[in-house]
Amino acid sequence: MSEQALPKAYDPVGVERRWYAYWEENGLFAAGAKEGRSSYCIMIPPPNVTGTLHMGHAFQDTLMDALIRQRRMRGDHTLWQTGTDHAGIATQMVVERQLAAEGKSRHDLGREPFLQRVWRWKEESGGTIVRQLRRLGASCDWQREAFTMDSHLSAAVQEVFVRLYQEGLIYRGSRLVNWDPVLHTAVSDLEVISEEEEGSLWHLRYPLAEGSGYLVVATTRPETMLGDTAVAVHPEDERYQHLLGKMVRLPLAERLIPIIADETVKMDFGTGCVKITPAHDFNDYETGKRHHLPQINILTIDATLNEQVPAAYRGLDRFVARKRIVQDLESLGLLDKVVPHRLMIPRGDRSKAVVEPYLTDQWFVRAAPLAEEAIRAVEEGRIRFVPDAWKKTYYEWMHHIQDWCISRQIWWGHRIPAWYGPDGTFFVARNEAEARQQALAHYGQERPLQQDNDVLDTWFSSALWPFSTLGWPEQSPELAAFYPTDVLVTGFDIIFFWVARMIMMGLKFTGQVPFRTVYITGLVRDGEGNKMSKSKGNVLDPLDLIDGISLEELVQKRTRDLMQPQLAQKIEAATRKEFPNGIPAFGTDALRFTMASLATQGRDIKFDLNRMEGYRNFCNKLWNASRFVLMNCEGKENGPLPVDAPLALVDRWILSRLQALIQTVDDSLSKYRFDETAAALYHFLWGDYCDWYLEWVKPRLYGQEEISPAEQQTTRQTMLTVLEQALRLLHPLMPFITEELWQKVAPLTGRTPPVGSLMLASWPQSESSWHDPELARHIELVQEVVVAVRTLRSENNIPPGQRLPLLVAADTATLQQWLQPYQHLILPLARLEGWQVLTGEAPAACVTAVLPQIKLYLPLAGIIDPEAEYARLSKELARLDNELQRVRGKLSNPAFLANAKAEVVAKEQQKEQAYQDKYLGVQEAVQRLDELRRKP
RNA sequence: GGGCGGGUAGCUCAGUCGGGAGAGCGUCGGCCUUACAAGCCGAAUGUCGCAGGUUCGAACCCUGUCCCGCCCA
Repeated sequence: MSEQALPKAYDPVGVERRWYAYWEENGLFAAGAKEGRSSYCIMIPPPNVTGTLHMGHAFQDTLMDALIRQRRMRGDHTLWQTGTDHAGIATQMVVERQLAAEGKSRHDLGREPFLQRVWRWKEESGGTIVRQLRRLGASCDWQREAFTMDSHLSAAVQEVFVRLYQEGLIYRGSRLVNWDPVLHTAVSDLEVISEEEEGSLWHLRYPLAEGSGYLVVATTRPETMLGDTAVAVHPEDERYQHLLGKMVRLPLAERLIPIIADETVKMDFGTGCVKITPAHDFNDYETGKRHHLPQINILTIDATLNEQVPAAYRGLDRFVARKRIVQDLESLGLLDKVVPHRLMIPRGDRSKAVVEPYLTDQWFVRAAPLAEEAIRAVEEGRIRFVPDAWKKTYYEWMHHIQDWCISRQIWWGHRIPAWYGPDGTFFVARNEAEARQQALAHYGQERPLQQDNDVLDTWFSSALWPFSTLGWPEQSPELAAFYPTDVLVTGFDIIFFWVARMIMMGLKFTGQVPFRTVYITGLVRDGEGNKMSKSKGNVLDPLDLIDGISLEELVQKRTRDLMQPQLAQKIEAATRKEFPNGIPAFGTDALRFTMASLATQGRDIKFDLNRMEGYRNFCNKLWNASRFVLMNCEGKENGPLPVDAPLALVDRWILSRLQALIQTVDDSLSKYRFDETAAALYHFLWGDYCDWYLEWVKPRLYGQEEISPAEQQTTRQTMLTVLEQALRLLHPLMPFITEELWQKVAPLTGRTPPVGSLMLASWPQSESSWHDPELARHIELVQEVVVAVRTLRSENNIPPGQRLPLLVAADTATLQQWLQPYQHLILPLARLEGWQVLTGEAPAACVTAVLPQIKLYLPLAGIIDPEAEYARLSKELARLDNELQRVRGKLSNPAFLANAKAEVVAKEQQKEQAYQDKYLGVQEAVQRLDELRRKP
């Protein structure tokens, strides 16, 4: 270690790289077994393997790391399980886009070559996000890094699939699903985003089969009329009673379809008469089943019209067909009217294409039976949501859970472990050999088998993450040690996608909950409260906040590869306005501390760069405070603080404050109140330690106070001890700067750390013998006196260098108790040359501050402006009068005295006394000034 | 339509058990005081969305209402 003084400002770059490498190389993140220790485990929500780190990750990973680091220091056997997700659709889309740029499709390559290409892309870009995670200081166990398509995780997927199938909880069936016509795959209802868009409501006339007249049906998707198999009205609708059971002639298709009655029809919507298209609408599908209506699928996988429709419309895209059909109906006189209508349009969350309800064969998980136990686990408190309110969201979804469509018609993912015989019989098995055995038993002879072409929804494998990463289905030691895990930290947006499914699968396959607590974070938004998105151009990259970025680079980054290039100009302008100088490098610790500070419960966070700057400054403050301590201690006798050390008042005080800090940090972290943790550390270090304590010890260190060398040493020991412990407490939030400083500070406290890192130093424990609440109250008063004098100086423009005498009026007891013992703390900080007890009248030309039981006077003949001082004190007097009246109002109210708790009444009485003291003191000063200003 | 969350200083947000409205940033004034100008010292700033109710007492509990956001249908 170099003996050179620290540089004047904290420079995070080198420190971060050096320490992270050191930690990782020395295996400090590893979850090595420790006998007799309780274990603590967090599963990282696995990010998309080919993705990049965004603010949401930075936020959540900071909190996870803080929890893990604290528990590690407490001596727990900790595992932060890390890894990535194969992100089926998203990753496949990226590679298909690359292929498209070469003018090829995945079908041109074929399945195996295509998959090889995806694996190659995964190898190439898969390192990005885990490298970025390291830059955040994440102390996850990299040796255990998992990927959802690793062989042992894939084995777990197969095992789960087979067992669920065998229990009848997975089935294959032809059902209406959400079909993405661009990606050519089914997606689950969660992957469909419905938003309100402008549309129309077309009123169509369907002629009655017998006689004349027609029924008018209203629809938002007229092209689906070609698949209609009925028209429905409400059974009690008077208007249509006579038509029930009759037929209408479906225009264009020229089919006869029945008029049926169904309770679900809303009489007051449109004409009260609706078309029923069982193969292309979820409600109609149910209606169709109730009435045994045929299902006519009129679409291809591209959402063009198929051979089920009249020749004129075949091969047309659905929206082209819509126009054509409306035109044709109009020319037949069958278009009643068109009214503008806002409606919910469902779009695929990846492709953004309008999703169609589409009849296909898919695999489903029967979710309701799994949900029952999962609901109970939360009801019984085996799993706790923080904030608690989120459990309502969870229940709401779980109680209305739908079967989960788990098959996807893509290639990148876990291929469904089902093999088909020539006649379509399928065999679900752990591998092909097992399937062959089943087939042999079934057919009585060898038959060729073909594996299902589809893969599983990515969330299927993610649902197993908490136990598959620990080695399940093997009963591994890791599973025994770390499962159930402790806390899951994630966003509310994936409660359904992931949290609920992990709970269901965890309970089903391990019989235990996957985690005891779910801590739900808010969403990180931009400064204006908008969601960060590439298309809005308001994305901040956590790495750019750490390393800084020039304006030009930032503009480039935000406008590159836009889906809608026409937005580039707007984005550029907004970016130039918001960051005229780019973004300075703040360092990882500042980012992490900002994230923690903003982590208030149950709220989205607007990311505030100014706040981050403030915490960068906090890093620097801490750096310089440590620099000061080191400068004053290095090369001197220091060592540990002995139990019987001759502690000075300020030493006892700061030690007492430290105990309160330890309790607050422990308490707030256990409640996941990271904002409180951050605030407590900030105020302790910047306020108590720097602003007061270090200022108070200066005269002692500089020999300006008459103290022995032993007493000086005690002060150095205290100064070091408090800083050393504060660094430990701060380490979970700011790992880098604390490690760098601790390495220099800790040795001076006489500690020879058992390991060369703060990461494994013990977590501070509150020491009851150092608690001293009474002293804390005394020092508070001392601080009040100092601030009062400083205010007087400031208000009267007295130069800081000018030392003044102070006159004090107070009773003897107060003087002896409060002022005498503490004068050495007051005089230097208030920049006073000394103080005298005032007996008799105060001098005419002086300024006054009044505290309860103490009056302070600064004689300032020739300096003060009597008018200004008179105005200031008059205002103060009015304020006190106001307070006094309020308190007296309360105390003269018999109802208050009768009902309020005794301590509340006592408190009010003390207040009255204090206000009155001050009032009288200020009144006296006002009168004196009034006389003074009247004199010429 | 159903449900949830929010509305507190110019901005971003805390506010525990109902009992003196807080922090950071910003603003204003004064300071290069030998750790730190990324700093130090001081100051100003509130219709706690609105209206009722409960209570001796309401930012906090209850009812209604307005606005904003989200989720579900």
